[in-house]
Amino acid sequence: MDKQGRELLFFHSGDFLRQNPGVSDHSNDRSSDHTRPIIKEVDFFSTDRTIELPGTDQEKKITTIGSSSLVGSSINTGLNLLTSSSGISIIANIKNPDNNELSGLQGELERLHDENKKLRSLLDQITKNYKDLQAQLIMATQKQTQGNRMEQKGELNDTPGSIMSAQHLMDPRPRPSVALDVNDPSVSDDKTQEVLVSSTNTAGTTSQMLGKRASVEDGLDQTSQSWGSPKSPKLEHEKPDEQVPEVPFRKARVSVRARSDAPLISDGCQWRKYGQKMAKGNPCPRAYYRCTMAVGCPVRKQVQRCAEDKTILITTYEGNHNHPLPPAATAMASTTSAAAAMLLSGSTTSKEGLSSSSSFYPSFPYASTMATLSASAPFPTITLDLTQGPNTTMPFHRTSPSPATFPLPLHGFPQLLGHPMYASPKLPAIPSVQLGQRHASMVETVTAAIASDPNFTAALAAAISTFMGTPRSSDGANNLNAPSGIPGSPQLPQSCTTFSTN
DNA sequence: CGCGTTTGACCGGCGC
DNA sequence: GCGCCGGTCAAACGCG
Repeated sequence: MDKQGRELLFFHSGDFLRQNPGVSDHSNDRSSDHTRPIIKEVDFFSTDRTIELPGTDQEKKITTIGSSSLVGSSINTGLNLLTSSSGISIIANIKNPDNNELSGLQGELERLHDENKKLRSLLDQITKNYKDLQAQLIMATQKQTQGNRMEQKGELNDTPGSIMSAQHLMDPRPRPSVALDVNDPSVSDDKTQEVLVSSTNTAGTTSQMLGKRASVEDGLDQTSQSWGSPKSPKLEHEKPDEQVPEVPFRKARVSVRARSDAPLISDGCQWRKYGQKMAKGNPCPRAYYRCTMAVGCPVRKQVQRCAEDKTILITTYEGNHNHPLPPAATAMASTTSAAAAMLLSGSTTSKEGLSSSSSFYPSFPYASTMATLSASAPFPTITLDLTQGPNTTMPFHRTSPSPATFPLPLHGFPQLLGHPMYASPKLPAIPSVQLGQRHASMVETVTAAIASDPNFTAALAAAISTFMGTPRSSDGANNLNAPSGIPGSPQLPQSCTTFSTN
């Protein structure tokens, strides 16, 4: 079996791993760090974080303040940082004895503010366009589904399996509420994102991205989680006329790769181990967990160490939660679900569409995040790689000047967009992903302006991260199992707080 | 005693 | 049809 065939890797910003001694290489210096607490479980979304900027300049390194520094997990859109001036006000409060510098700083701030406004308007427009396209896609797909069903009913029932499988491959599983959301012009971005994920039946956990939607999603998820039981799909196969068809891509997965000594990563959910197997080709056993936060929650995950590098922990998620998630879990869930959404969206387009995923960041030279898609049978997999450095570029990443046609709900990538890398002066590169190279130039302008002043960069970074972390400051769930409060602690997966400037 | 983990057995899919 | 393999089940076990 060639399960590596179509693997989508997000070579996420791993500079926090690279630059934090004892993080990426903590397995090597363990003997010298006797005071370091043992990480029982890695918390991806710990509230206490140290932002460390790439580069050697001390000025690029920022240590944020306590829990308020939480950046990545506090963002739903990852772009909202532009909507508030609180961060700027914080910057303005930075003590600077030099009035000239202060005025210059304020000038830069104003400039940045203007650019932010522009970017925001661009983002709004893009979002609106995206929602329109989304709605059209859903409606078109539903029409196709209905057509397929009519065609199927017109045929003999001797080959229901093939028809259904082909149909389901493109069938977003019509959900009345979903359709309503899609057609609702007042639908929020988050809802749109959710609609996408639901309509493509992602294996992610998007339904939990918004707790307010959990109650609505419960019933739907209950029906969509047939994959949770290995026998359920068969039952559905036996009932081709069932209202709820077999879930397409029910096996789609989202993997998270991170360097860790911990046996688990803390994603905010409660898991119960139900099995362990020795996987072929890997000396490390693979552990199987299922979510126990709610009875019957179909979400499962596999945890296994990388055979090549045992410091890398690979966590693979499957399914949608059918219950509300704590904020900390929502953070991870949103990340994985967004990745799954992207994966599955691409799967519904074409293989080219999948490969074009690398063009997510066509003008994002500092993005170490890389997408590699694994759509090998029987289920596609998307991997969020948190182990790679910021400058890690792979040939795959370089090759794809093709326009980004991947129907990616970027605004539904709170973790990715919320990544301080995006929240940093490089943030404008996010819309550039959607806009293409052309708008990236403006982004570059902002970036260059800000990057020209390391002090300003540092101050802005701290301010933004402080501001963005505020909404989540009460998120106690992030502290689960994590020694996050230790300064300089090699808390591993802190990619969400990695601040990238240049 | 309850809950979670461990671990061998079992099942189904897939390739030969 | 057979064997391999991934995934799951469930009884046994351990811990608080």
